[in-house]
Amino acid sequence: MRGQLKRLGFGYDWERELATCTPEYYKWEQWLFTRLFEKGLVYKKTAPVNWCPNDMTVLANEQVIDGCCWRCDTEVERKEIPQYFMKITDYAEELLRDLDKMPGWPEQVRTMQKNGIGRSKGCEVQFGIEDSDETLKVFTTRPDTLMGVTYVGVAAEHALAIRAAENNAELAAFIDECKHQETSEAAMETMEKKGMDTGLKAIHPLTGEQVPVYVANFVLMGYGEGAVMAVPAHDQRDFEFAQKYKLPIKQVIAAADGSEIDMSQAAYTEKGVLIDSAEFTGLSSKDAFGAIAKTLSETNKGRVQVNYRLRDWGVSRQRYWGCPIPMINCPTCGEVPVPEDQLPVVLPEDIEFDGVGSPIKKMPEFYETSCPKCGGEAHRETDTFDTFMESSWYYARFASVGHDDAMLDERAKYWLSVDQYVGGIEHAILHLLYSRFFHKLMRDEGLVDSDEPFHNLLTQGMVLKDGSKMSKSKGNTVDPQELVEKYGADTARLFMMFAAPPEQSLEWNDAGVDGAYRFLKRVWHFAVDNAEALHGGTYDWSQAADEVKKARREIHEQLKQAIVDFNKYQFNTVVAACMKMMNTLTDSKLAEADESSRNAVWAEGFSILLRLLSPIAPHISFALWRELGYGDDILYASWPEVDEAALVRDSIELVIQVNGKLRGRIEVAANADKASIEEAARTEENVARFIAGKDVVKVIVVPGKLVNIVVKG
RNA sequence: GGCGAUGUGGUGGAAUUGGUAGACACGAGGGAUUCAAAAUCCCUUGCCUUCGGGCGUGACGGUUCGAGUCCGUCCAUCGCUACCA
Repeated sequence: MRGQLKRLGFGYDWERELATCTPEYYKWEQWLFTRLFEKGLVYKKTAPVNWCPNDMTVLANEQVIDGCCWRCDTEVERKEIPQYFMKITDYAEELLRDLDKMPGWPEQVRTMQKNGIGRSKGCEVQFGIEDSDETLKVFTTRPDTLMGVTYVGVAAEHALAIRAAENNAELAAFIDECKHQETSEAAMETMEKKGMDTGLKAIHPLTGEQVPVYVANFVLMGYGEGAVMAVPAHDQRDFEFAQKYKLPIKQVIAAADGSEIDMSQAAYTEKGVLIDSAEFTGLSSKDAFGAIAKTLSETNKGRVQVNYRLRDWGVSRQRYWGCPIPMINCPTCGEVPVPEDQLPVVLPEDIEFDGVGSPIKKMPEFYETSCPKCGGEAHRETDTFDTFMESSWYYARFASVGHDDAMLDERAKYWLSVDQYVGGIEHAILHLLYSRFFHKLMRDEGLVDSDEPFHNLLTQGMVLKDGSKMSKSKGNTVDPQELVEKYGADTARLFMMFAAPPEQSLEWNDAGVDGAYRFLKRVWHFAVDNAEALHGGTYDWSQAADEVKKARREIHEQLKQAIVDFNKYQFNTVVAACMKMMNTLTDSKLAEADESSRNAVWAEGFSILLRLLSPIAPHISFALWRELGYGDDILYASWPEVDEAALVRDSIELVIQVNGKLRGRIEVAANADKASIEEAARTEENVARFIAGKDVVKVIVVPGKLVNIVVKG
């Protein structure tokens, strides 16, 4: 791998190489984790995982196929187990706000992050429970529809549901069924929406009316309060649920413009004007939000609340390979972080696999320990960290590599933020959000002094093979080694840069590599065949022949475009510009032009070409640059500059349209006035034919581009 | 289901701002060179055509003198969706 990267000519600083699976690296994320635990930014709670009862193992979402285990096809269960969470939600507001201060990130990624964080302003509303002192809290973004509530839904794991099921076998069975659902968001959203009446009655906080409490499989324990108020008239999911279970639908919002609403087929989810809502009737949705929130607040039945779609980051993995979570579970003291002087907790690698679960869970010599607080017998945590933990801060460690005394040293403050980060678009939300979170955590530890990790972001498209993303697990990867061996590194690089702009995904296909190879051969042969002529020197261009002036103009036009494209990281068109330059330089008319001016434009053009090409095909550019005596090392050559004087034209070609359709072309002086351009356009032979006998309504002249003659009749 | 993207010749793709659609290549066809081949060089190459021109950027509408580009609706494909890394 290292050899291959070197051979491709990448200029990495290998002294900074690090491996995130070494204890020297992961020690510091263990250290940070224990610090965060002490700050209250880490906590433990139960959360669901996909469990295969046959393999006795936890499955990743992608290992669950149609609700069954990928290996043994057993139906997967949802299991609640205790896991560690990091309070990313404490930073949700900042993570959202700072997105507006990141112009170096693609709009697309910022939008995805905004949606991922999913800030929503709403109300927490408390319902009473009939014949009970308990209250049921729900979160809603539409308190204006509160008067339209006809039932409430609770998650299967909700305390009320579990209690109600104690004396209700049917309900217990339904809750059990909910436990067999997959945990992925996609599965949750596409499954059939089901529910069951608990028999409990909730008391509406404003009217005091009783509404039924349903257990619903689509209500998530982990979001909001694990309960929802249902307004079938104004929420599509509630509407479908109400129709299915014959629950009442009560309209409380009318269209603001007074138009009729047909509610036989679908809910009316727009905002509007309240109707049939007691003292709130007649208010707009917006005003009702405030009014209802105020009433709830005054009666202690609710308050305005901001909620996020973003959930706290569950970092526990029941897998072997990974960084051990540096915690000790003590029967007396509870969760206790491993003291700093005992870090790192090293993952034992002399283990035996029996294929069932993580081996360290069966290794007393690993998990048996004493509590750092009370000294009593205790067990080490045997879960490992989510691997996103490692990838969330490696960029910072590059700046402090080799420093053994701390996670980061002063060098990190000097180098960060990263000027240019490059990563696949598939990481647009998770990896980039976690890295941003980590950066802020490290900042609050005083380790870095910037707010964001990556100043500029380029999101690469994916290279696909056989229509899907290349991945080691799918085995559809392509090794560039073959190309390098057959054609050399420069051809491989040029070909890959030429294939497509980097943001775009691309189906891998090496047809076309011959073209890249041919081009570099042409460059090489041109230099070798014309070595004497390419030495150049200064030249008075005003004396040059027309062919030479034209060639020079083209070269500088191509250079101008190439610089624009380079700045956009659009390397495919930079390569195209280089190819065009080569075509200009080898044009047969130019070859026959006066030798001294021709040699001058050859030398100037070729030196520009080599410098443009050097980041893409460094080896050939380096060799030819030195061979032709342009300088010692092309890496230290100045970047080529456009000579505006070379771009000046005496005459320009204009396109003539009639009613927007191309009908002719005219050559006019570059400084021609509008009237003479119009006259020339009208008299052009083909154009005249198309406007003959018609009324000219309008003539549009776009300077330097075209003339459009609008005719009628 | 939600969110984000993408859709242009046989193929990869190009088209700063709404202004000549198909740059630059690949492939294909024809020619030159060669005993022959490889390599190289030259020409042609969106579709249709009565050779005037007509059509054409996923589909259907709209705005505009002018739309690949802006707006609306729809279709298809890809990515992410919190335990793949």
